[in-house]
Amino acid sequence: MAPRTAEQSGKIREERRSQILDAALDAFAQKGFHDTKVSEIAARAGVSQGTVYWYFKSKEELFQAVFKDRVEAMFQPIFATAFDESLSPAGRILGISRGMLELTAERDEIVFVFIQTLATREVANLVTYDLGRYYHDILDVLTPLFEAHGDRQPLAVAKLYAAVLDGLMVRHILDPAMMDLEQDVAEISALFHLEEV
Amino acid sequence: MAPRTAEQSGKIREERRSQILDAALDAFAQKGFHDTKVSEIAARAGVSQGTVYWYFKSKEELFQAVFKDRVEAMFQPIFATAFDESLSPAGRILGISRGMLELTAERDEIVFVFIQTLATREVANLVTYDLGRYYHDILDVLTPLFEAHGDRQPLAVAKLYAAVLDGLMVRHILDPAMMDLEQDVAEISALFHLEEV
Amino acid sequence: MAPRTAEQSGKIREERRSQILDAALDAFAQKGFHDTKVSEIAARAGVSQGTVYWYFKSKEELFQAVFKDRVEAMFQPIFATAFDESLSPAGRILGISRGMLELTAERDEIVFVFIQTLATREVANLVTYDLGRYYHDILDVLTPLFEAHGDRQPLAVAKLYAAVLDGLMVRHILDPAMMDLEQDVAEISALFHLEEV
Amino acid sequence: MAPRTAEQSGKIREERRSQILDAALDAFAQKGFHDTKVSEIAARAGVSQGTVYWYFKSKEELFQAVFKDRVEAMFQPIFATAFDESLSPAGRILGISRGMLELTAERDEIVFVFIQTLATREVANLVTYDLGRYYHDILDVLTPLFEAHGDRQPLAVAKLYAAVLDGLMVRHILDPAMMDLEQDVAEISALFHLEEV
DNA sequence: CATGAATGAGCGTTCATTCAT
DNA sequence: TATGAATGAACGCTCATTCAT
Repeated sequence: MAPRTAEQSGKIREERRSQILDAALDAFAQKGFHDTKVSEIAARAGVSQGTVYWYFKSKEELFQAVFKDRVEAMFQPIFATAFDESLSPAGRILGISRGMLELTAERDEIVFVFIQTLATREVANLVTYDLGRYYHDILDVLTPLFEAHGDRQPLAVAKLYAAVLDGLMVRHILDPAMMDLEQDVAEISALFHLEEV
Repeated sequence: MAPRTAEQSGKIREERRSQILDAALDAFAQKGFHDTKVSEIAARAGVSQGTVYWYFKSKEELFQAVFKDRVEAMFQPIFATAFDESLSPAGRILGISRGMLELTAERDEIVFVFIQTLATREVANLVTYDLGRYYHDILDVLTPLFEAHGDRQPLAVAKLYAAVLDGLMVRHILDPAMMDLEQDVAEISALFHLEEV
Repeated sequence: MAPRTAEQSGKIREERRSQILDAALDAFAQKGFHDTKVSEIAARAGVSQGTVYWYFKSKEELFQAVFKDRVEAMFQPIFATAFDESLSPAGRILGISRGMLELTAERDEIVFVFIQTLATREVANLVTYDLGRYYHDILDVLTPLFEAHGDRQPLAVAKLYAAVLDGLMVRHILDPAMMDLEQDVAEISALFHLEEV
Repeated sequence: MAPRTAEQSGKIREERRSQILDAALDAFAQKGFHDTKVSEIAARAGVSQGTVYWYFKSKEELFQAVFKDRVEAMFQPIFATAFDESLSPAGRILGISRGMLELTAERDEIVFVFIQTLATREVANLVTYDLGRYYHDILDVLTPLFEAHGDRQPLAVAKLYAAVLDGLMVRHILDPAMMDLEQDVAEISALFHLEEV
């Protein structure tokens, strides 16, 4: 057989990497960073331990990659809502809520990895940094929207709004039964005066 | 010489235990459960490793004890505010916010241990259970207060109110500079229509 | 009350010591030297750990004391049979068998401590020495008896005789059901031509 | 380079395993189960501690493997004598004695590991079970031979015969000088009337 | 590229022994 | 005498990481 072309091999590389990331996301979400063994991730991904290290320099780097390539990626489209010009400011703000809660309901691994990150202060400093950035980003996005929506203290309100979302996400980890997507969105809408007229 | 009396020995026991719990709370809060070595806790407490094990069966049990004896104890007085008859319902509700945010500002170890607990799903099941209970307790306390305060959907509002507090606490971990106690309380007051007339 | 007389206090001392030895014998026999904790022995004896060390310098010394004061004591009367002038040589030889097998059946702890001793080569050197002495003693006792009984090679026969007893004792540890005191004695009697005419 | 073939890797596995078992047999025989450190076994085998655990789940499992793969294997050929059709029943019976005593003389580690096993009642249950099985096996082998040889009570005689062997083996541990292979076999032969005509 | 055997630093835990009372 | 709290050396075991193939 002819040797693989660079393109093919790049593709395979990408697939392997992806397999490992998926396995890692699941594993980290289920048991947390420290209680997940690299060997477990390898087994889940159907590769050897050595292979994991071929694609990622260390367990920590793998965790960071999970955060960057999987967790952040899931938030992207939600943030995008904020710039959807077909919606009113209120619609955009609510869209973010809906997106976050949907994500939480459907892929609570993501939330759990989030918590993991909060919980590993020193180990995953880089990620923690990213996390901090996320918290500021969301405010940067929300504040102008609340301003456009007519709020007097847009930053302060944005802060509370973001806090509500975080709080609901955390709560869902502890008691998934507690979430009722539509009702929760409606309540948020009422609390922040976002009802469509 | 005669052996110590039961009373003396009970007192010493209590003191040692307390030393160790304090040391453990600090250590866990600073580095998280897994990155804290039992030997570190012992050193901080000024006792030998063996002594830690004389008072606690395992590192995990020690963690649980920290949660029960320290973390929960800090929340007690805050919850008590809810039953302070000298206050209006709104005053009681706001009292809880103020208490939570003060605690967060002054003793963020407590919050961090909270997060730790969330992050150790499988390992510390007992604590996770207690955590779930905490989340229900706070709703049980808030709901009647919002009802008395005149809210139509007291449970739903309580849920959001609790979420805001959790969200703010988590956020404080990531960026302590972001909290402004008085302003935050004022904003919460406004959002939930709790201003004193 | 008047202070204890020296005699009284000596008596108490002796009783405590005896309690501890009994507890130790049981414990060592049940779990072996290494798997028995000093704290367990203390608990069984109803005293504190410190007290065990008041009476015995170390765990090892305690084990040796068990051997000397309990195990050897049980063999004494059996050996005495060898000098019972009311019996024929054959009767004396058989008496030793009967004594050994009875002891094995009734107090297999003794045998087990024996085995323990064999198994702890380096730890309990002194005891091992005693054990070796026991093996020579029994030959010293048996050989003249077999000689008196008319055997040509009394030492060699004594060696096999002693081996049979040891073998049966060991076997009893593994399968107590296998021993049938009367039948076993009868068989030994036949094999070594010790039947009374 | 390509990874090792399954065959190569299987071979290496077998060799390493064997190295470790050999080292463990020596170590356990010299110092007993509890006084042997895993690190010692590793050092003797010329591998790291981790490697020991790559091949055996625990120290205890390693001990059991020593028993199964080394101790039992040494007894195999001795038992085989019992089925050597070129020999008379008496010859076969004596062959077992000779085999056992030779083994004892040449490889007293084996006997010592045996004793070790007897001494670890609760810890190594599986091995203890095997040991019990061994005791029954040897009777199953000996009884028909004594029957063929003309004994009236073949089971009872077999029991004593086995006991003699065990006793001599144990005795050898305590005083190796006491064994004289040829003479001992001759004495056994005489006692059990096994002399070749 | 990929494997999985090998490594060894590191940690939780135990327990004989000591010691203040 | 007796207690039981305190000690700390020691050990089994884990697991991230490396490396020969």
